[in-house]
This record gives sequence, C-alpha cells and structure tokens, in this order.
Amino acid sequence: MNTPERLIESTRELLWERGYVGTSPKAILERADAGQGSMYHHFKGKPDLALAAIRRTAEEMRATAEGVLDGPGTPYERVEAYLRRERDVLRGCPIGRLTMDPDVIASDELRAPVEETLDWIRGRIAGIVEEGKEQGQFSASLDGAEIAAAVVATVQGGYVLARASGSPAAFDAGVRGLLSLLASRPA
Amino acid sequence: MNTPERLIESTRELLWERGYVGTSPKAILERADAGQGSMYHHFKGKPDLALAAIRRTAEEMRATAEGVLDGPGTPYERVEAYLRRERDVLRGCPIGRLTMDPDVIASDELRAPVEETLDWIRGRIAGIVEEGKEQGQFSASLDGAEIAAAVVATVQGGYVLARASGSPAAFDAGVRGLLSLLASRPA
DNA sequence: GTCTATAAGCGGATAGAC
DNA sequence: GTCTATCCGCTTATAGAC
Repeated sequence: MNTPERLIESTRELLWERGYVGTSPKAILERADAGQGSMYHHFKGKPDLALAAIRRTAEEMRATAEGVLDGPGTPYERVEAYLRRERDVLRGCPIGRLTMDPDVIASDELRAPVEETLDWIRGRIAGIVEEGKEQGQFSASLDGAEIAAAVVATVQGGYVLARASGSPAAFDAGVRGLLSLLASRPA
Repeated sequence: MNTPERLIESTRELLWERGYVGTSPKAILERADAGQGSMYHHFKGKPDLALAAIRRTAEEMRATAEGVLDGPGTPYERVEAYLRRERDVLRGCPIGRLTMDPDVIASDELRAPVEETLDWIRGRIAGIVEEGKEQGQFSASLDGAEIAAAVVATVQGGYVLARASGSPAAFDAGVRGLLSLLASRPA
C-alpha cells in the first residue's frame, strides 16, 4: 500500500475509534508509519485528509447497505436483513458517530458525505416499504419515509445504547422490538 | 452562583456542545469566568469535574423523563408523550452523545451515569408497555423490554439523523414512523 | 479560595534540505 | 516524495504567593 493510501486508511480507523476532534495528525502518522512531510505533501491538512477518509467510508457503507437491501426476499425480509446484518456493534457506526463531532457538523464539506449517506439509505428503505405496501405486506396507512427514518434511527440509536452498556444486547433488543412491530399486521 | 457551581454548569454546557475530548479546562474556565487555581482547588482535574457535570445532567434527564412518563393517559399516550416531548433536537442528547466519546467509554466511572440513565429509561418504558399489554392496548406478542429499546433507540438515532441533515425533520419522521407502528393493532 | 508563574508535551502546520 | 527543523499556541496540570 502506498503512502497516501496508508494515510487514508489510518485516518479512517482513527475517525471511527476517536472521532475527528479526538484524532491528531501525529496519531495518524504513527499508525500509517509516515512522516510529517508525506502527509502535508499529499494532503492540505487534517480537514483535507479527513474528507478523503470520510468519503471513502461513506462510499463503503453505502455499498454494504445496497448489498443487503438489494438482496432477495420480500420487502419485510430485506428490511430485516438490513437490521440484522452483521455489525461490530460496540465500535459504533463510522458515519453516524461523526454527527456528534462538533467540527464535522460545523463544516459543510465534512458533513456532506455523512448527510448524503444517511439520506440515501433512508430513501432506499422508504422505497422498499412502499413496495411492501403495494404488495399488501405493510399496511397502507404507513408512510415509507417515516418507517425508513424509524428503521435507520433504531440502528443508530442501538449503537448508542450498546456502547452505553458495554454490550451489544441493547442493540439487538431494539432491532427485535422494531421488527416485532413491523411484522404485526394491522387489523 | 458560586464558583464550583459555575464550573459545573459551564462544563455541562461544553460537554453537550463539544463532548469530553473536545472540551478543555481552559474553555471551561473562560465560560465560568474562573481562574485556574479555583478549578484545581474545587476539583481534582478535568475527569473529576466532568464526572460532577455528567452526574448532574444524568439526574436532570431522568427527572425530565419521569415527569413525562409518569403523566396521565393510557400507556400508548405516555410513550407518545415521551417521544414527542419538546427537545432541542439539533443539539443532540447530552447523555447519549457521551457514548461516542472514546475517553468516556474508556472510563467506567464516567460511563456509569450514562449507562444508568439510559437503562433506567428503558426499564421505565418497558414497564409501561407491559401495562399496555395487560390492558389489551398493545399486542401480547410484544416484548416490553424490546419495545422500550426500540423507543429509546429511535430517539437517540433521531438525533443522529437530524444532526446529519441539519434539520429536526428526520427526528420527527422517525418518531411518527415508530408511533404509527405502535398504534396499529395487530390482527 | 483565588491568583500568577512555570512546565513538559501535544496540535496543527510551514520551510527548506535531501 | 520524504525527512528534519522550527514554530506558536493550547492542554493539563503543579507550585507557591496572596
């Protein structure tokens, strides 16, 4: 792996573990086994490197989500597959965690990939729910976009509960709870 | 307000805005209009002051939640009141955001009030859902603890979605989505 | 209790040699 | 492209005067 590549990968790891504010260029350089000069040669600075890292993580996450949402099965099964997909729960969401980073939120450029990724997933799930409504699997009274927001929020909030308690159990409980609601056919 | 009080309040504000990693003693002192000496006289250091601040915020949050969950109405209405309660959505949850802070999660002492608060709210809602099951308002097939996890996760994740998009709309959508599922009586 | 002084190291970056 | 040197301000304290 070449130097810019190692820098981006190290930054991705550190952003995931410690967030933007908690990640220093020095820590990145150590992990990438690169020198100061290399970093400032390939990138304008910390925000520029972080942007490259965030964009890549966003792209990867979108691909992973699409891989699950595009799978076979009924609309319910595809949403279920998204919710139950294997996750490193205690590490949290590498994209969602950035929303708690004041410097990321303060920068339109850094926030953009975060917003786009979460918006895209919500839109994708909303479409699947609408499909399910047409097929009669979901009640016509449901709103696709609202259900999608609840689904994605349950995942993002599940990470919060899991990290608070130091165990993935709460994440799994939330997912099961939401699925039990989604599965009950309305009268 | 006396000095220790001002220090705690300033720390609470900064932890909410910038998290633990993003909050420096210097910033606290400036906001509290206190000197270095005062802070180290009243507190052992940053972690000690942060602990006092987190404990107070946790206590306050629990009281606020209890105020809503203890209110009048059916179980559904009380859960709805919790979900719809007025919130400064774009500021995020002052307790939940701490779970994304590496130094908070790394410290059992700092994490404890976070865990206890979220656990307590989940337990409280779980009880209300079980009440609703007894009264036939909720399906007997639902699990109180799982629904509670989904409810709290939707709130916590709603903050993430809202902050990502820079608008409270996604938070509200998630809440409405969950409520629509909760309201549909199963066949 | 509060103030000022002092300190070792980090954060984020620039400059110029190689 | 990468390295070392250098920079200034911040971080997180400690020490001791008042």
